[in-house]
Amino acid sequence: MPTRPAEQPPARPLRADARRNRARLLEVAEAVFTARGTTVPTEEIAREAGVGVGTLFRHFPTKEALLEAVLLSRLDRLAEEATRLAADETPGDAFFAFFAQVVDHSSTKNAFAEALSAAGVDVRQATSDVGQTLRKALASLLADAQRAGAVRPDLGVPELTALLVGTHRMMEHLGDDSAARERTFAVVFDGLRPPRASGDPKAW
Amino acid sequence: MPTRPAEQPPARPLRADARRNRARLLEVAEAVFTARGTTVPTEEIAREAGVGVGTLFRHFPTKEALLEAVLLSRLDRLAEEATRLAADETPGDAFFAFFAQVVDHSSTKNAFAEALSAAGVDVRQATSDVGQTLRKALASLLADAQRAGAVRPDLGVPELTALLVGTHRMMEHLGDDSAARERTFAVVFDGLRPPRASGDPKAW
DNA sequence: CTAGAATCGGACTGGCGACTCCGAATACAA
DNA sequence: TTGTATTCGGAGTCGCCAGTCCGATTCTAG
Repeated sequence: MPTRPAEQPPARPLRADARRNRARLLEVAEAVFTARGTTVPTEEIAREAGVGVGTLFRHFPTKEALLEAVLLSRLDRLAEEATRLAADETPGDAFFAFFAQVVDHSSTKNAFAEALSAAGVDVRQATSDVGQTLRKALASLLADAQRAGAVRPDLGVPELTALLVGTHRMMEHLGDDSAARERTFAVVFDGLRPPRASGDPKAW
Repeated sequence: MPTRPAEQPPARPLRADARRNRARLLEVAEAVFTARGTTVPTEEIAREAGVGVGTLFRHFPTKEALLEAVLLSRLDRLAEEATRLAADETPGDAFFAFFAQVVDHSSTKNAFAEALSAAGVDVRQATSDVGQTLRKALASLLADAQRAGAVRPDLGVPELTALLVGTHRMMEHLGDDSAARERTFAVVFDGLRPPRASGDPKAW
């Protein structure tokens, strides 16, 4: 029926100021949400970005949409990082470096996921594009590390994700006590290593 | 100046219906918050408890106060459980059983802590009475398990708390996939055991 | 430079939810 | 049973915040 399937971004290339504003909004939103939680009034973000609420809502028709956009951009960066590490490091090092980095990222990726799903968004769906990429990157990071004997072989991506999220939360909980953070980290890392049993006495 | 320090519960023993209502509210609140998150309108809880909002707000002058009360009652039960296990089981078993139980408790203790601190409550303060008790129970559970060689010796109560909270979140994240839950659990549990090094080949 | 399309800004609206208030209902002491 | 202190109930208030609307402003094609 419709001449156009009704979902095509008409390829109209967004005016210069608009593009700028959109970018700025995303940037500011991430900072503000991270620093003060996802409950900050939308208006705050607009103000902080030097923009009217109207503008914000034109770019992101819903607070939820904004949240989602921020989340996606983060996941995107994570996927990149995973890929980069996989290329530059030893499988084991890459894996643990990535793990440490994700978990340290001093903030609230969790709160985002929560806010989203609380708002009734199907995160798995929303995440699917970028999420797919991330999941692939994670899968290969994990598989390589397992093949190299650095990580116990019985784990899959779902477990890894859970471990990332949960460990992240542990760090949040511990705040600044870096000694405690390290000890807690050690628990998880040690648990991630393959159980000593079969003979394969690597560096790990 | 004041004849009475202004903070004494005047020991007036609360009318029977009032006591009943209060209890019912706490019970219902825990169930509802757990099932549907801490954002449910206060009125919902009143209705579910078969009570007017007015009543609810007399007993708990603030939504936050209600949340806090629920949280405290939970912590209280946890402390009891810890003590019970410590008495009935082997140090190692007690520790791991407690850990598993806290973490499994299919719900949202986290969300509570979050909601509270988001609301600007000093959780450590609010928690201090019951929290003190809990912390003591945890401390002895942990110390015993460590003394028995079941748990690595470099952990303290803060680390343990973080591990509990974080692992809890992992389970939340994994939902119903019990196989994945177990594998993830295994990571943490293995990490909690003392690193194989010095000779002390116990059952653990 | 100019027309006119695209974008901006922020006052305004609507709805929701925490909390109040007070007449009605209830418990309990005497 | 009755008087009264206590508690209940829920309609109503108030503030907050997501999202709308449209005149003013800015961009850009020609």
